[in-house]
Amino acid sequence: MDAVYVIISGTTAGLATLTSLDDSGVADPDEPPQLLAGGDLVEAVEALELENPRWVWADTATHYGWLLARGVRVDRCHDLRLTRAILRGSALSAGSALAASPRGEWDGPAPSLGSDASASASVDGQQSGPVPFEFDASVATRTTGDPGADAAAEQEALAERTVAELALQLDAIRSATEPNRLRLLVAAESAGALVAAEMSHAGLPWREDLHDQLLTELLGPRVAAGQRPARLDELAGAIRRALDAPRLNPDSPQELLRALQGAGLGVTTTRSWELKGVDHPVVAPLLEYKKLVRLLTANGWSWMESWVTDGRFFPDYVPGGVVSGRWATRGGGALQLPKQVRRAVTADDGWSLVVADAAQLEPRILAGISADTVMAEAGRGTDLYAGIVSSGAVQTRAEAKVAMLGAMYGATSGESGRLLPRLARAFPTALAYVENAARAGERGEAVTSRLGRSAPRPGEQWFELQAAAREGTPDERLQQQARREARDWGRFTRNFVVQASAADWALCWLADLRRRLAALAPADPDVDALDVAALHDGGGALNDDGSALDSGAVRAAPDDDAYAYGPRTATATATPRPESGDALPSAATAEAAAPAPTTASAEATAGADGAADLSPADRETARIAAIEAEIAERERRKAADSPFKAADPVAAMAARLAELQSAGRSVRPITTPTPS
DNA sequence: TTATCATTCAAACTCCCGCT
DNA sequence: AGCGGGAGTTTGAATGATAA
Repeated sequence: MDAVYVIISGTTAGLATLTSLDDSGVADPDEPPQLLAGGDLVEAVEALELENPRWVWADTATHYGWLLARGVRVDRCHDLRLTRAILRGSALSAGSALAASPRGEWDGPAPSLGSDASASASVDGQQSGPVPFEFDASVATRTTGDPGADAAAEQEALAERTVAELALQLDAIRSATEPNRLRLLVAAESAGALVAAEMSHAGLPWREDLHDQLLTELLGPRVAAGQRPARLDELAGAIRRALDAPRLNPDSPQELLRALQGAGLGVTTTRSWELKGVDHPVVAPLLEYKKLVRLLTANGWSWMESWVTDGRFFPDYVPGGVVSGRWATRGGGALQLPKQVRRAVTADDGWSLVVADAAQLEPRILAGISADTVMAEAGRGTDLYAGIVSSGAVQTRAEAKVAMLGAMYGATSGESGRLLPRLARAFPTALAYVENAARAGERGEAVTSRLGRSAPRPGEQWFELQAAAREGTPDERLQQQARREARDWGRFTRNFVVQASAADWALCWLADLRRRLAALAPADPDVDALDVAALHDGGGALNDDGSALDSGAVRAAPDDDAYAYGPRTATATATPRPESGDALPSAATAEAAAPAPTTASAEATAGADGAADLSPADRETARIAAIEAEIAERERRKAADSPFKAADPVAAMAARLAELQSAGRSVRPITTPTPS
């Protein structure tokens, strides 16, 4: 029985109505809704979860956050807000009643916990437990004006509205032109929301001591807020001397620009790239000053104080925060941790962080959605750009990359504009696809991702401007503006089809990874959590030493401290329930286990054993063979240590886990602070 | 191309006071 | 009461940096 349960938050923290529905969203008359609170609610959810229902709620972050804080994990959900946003915008469900309905309580982002409350909630709320069901409080006060009045009736009304909303959404999916695509997208989006909540809950391991050490090395010892650390003070002095401006405040762009011009430098901005082209003693200290100020203000001690608690960084992920379906973050800048400070991200003892870099995701997605088989063939190896070079379209890998990005971003000028025609000759199908998307955007039409997420349409003013231009307004300036805005929108839609489809893929990947990690639940009761950091696409993943991981479908750093890269998101934590799984899947373990010693090394050993019987020349040959074998063996080990290169992160993780356990290493669960 | 973030700086606004 | 400062606060744009 594929039951769908609706959980509706109540007017006070932890109060909810559970309504049982069938798979088409119809309430079961024999099972009346239950109003539950606190521990009863937790127990009921746990009991129902055994039937693997799909939980339906207004907002995953609040509802699931509350459950996670109480140690409850669920497998599936339907996030009403995220789903509504997709369905309202999608061209595939444009004819639905939902698309035509007025904006209401389910539209827009979840009412955040209030700007001040959300700030504190994301800092301490994450680990201090109760995340109140704020959403309902706001609904209650809005609808009755009196939160205390007749809470039960209020609950019931809310439950009915929620059931009605689900019905509206299911109908929009059923009646869509491509219901299966939308169904998958909606499920993936909701699964992504679960992942985000789990990641926000678990946090990313963060070594505060390493971070502090790094800051002290670069900036000098910590000083009070508002003070310049020693190193910055030195540099500021050097800048003032070089410009002969003793009272200059280098933090003020205006003052700085005046001082630079006063010293005879012909610069028009204080941007780094412009300064780099100038030969003057001030340039070196100024560039270093800017770099360090950036570090101090963006990821310095005050950042650490507000975002890192008890060795964990708790970013606030916002699924669906970007129109293309990518996630955003609220505060903490989790999407752009500078390479400098990444070494503070270090796995807890006994744990591994795994890097999975979906290299060159977007061009590969483009090959897929446009069904450009020639381009797909070029991407058959690990490096799509190298494949493009060998296809003969361009000379170097760098050119391939620039040209490819230009095709997806709509570049017309510069290097990539110059290379574009060659790319278009080599891969006409793919290029025509993005070109069509751009043309549609210029006409103000909707474009849609592979699974059905549509780009927003331009505003009314845009259409008015275009209409005016079409009717031949004599105003030349207006004509130009219309053309420019049309091109801008076309560039947006050109990029959207690729980026949003990549986000579709990433969500599906995340959902699959989450599920398979859950199925990995080890028999060892000490192990009930696996930590996976999953981040962005594209090159430049991070390595222990800060070096970028280059191409290669998926790979891992060779030691315990690796990181995982996936879609444009951040840290995923799957927390399988100990009782839900058996021992590690043996097939997966076998698949990822280190292969038997190579024949090369076996032969080398044999050769060394028999060396005494050989002539000096043969001995020399054997010695060289042995050295070669040793190199081969070393490389093989290296490859074996990067099991994810092999293709299956989950299997590799299972193997790694088994290895750690058999070696008697303590494999302890992630300690997420428990609610009081 | 998408995003985020901190900082500076000027404009806009609020509030109070003294003067007419 | 009404008006015009001036001080203080708020807001929003610009700037320049980061990530992919």
